[in-house]
Amino acid sequence: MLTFCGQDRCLMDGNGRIKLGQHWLDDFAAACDGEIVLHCLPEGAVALYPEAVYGEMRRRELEEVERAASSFVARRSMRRFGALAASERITRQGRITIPPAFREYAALEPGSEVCIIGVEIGVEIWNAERYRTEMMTIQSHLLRKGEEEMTADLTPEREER
Amino acid sequence: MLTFCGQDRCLMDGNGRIKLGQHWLDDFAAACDGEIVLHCLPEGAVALYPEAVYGEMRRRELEEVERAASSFVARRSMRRFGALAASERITRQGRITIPPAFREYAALEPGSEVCIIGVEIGVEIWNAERYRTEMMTIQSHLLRKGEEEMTADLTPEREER
DNA sequence: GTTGAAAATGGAAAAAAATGGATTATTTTG
DNA sequence: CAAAATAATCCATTTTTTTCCATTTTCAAC
Repeated sequence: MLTFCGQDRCLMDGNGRIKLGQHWLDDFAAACDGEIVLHCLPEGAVALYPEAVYGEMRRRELEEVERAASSFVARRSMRRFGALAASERITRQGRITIPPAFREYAALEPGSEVCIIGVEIGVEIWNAERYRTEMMTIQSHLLRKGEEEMTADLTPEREER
Repeated sequence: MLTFCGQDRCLMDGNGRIKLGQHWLDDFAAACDGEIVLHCLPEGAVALYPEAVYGEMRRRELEEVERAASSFVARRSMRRFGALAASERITRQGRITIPPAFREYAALEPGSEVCIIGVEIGVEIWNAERYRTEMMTIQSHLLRKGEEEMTADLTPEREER
């Protein structure tokens, strides 16, 4: 059985809360007992990861920063991850509250329709319009890649110099 | 559970005091029992670190300075950290007072709105407008990185030389 | 040293916001 | 078409935030 796959649409209520569908709840219950991390992605959406998943991501990132470390870079990395991540718990009735700053970041208006997108390791909450654009970006990128693949198949392989 | 993560907005009162939200208070209580160090960052904000965290940062910085030591560099490092750091204690009702000189440094007007930003090892107090600019800097840097990643994905892999 | 003014501090009350639950409406399924 | 399940709205309660006030402390002048 696939976990964290599929997509939903639902309304964010007047207080910035989202009710997750039953299958998401099951996935989160299995993965982390409801302890999740909200994280704002550069793409302009809010990701919901099981705590352990986020911890692993963050660990890798930290290694990278240390390699490149100057104090400005290090502070900015911590600032971004600190400011744009938060622990939360799914409530007994399957709701999570998106903090006001995160709502603003991801253009999630209370009362508006949002997309809940499974991303295999968690879910993402998208502004509906932004999500449409994102999917078009992915699609056209793939098509372009396909074209290049076909071209490469025509061109005989040779040593690069 | 993540510590020192998330962000808040609140008003600095007429006497230059800030009320920290409950989750920050819990984090500080766990880390240092309320004994904190205020420190002005080059970015133009005031950081609040648990005493031990600041001590460790300072120790590392000093080692670095000594390795490169000329007396000018060493004196200036000590001058900067001496002048721009101060011990304080969170009051029983969860408030801290920002000293006037630090307020001026970070453009924190009494009566104005400030941002409280989690940075994983402590929090930072920002002038709201400055924070917006800082986050835009970080965001556009990341977006540029993303674009380059996507371009690289299109270009067929080849040996680097 | 004493008195007065100003500022800082601590606390409490009022206002606002967030939370949890329950009811109502809608959709889905048999 | 009916029943069940799901989703959305509403409301009461609790918590948090903000404002205000009283007390203490500090500094300065007499």
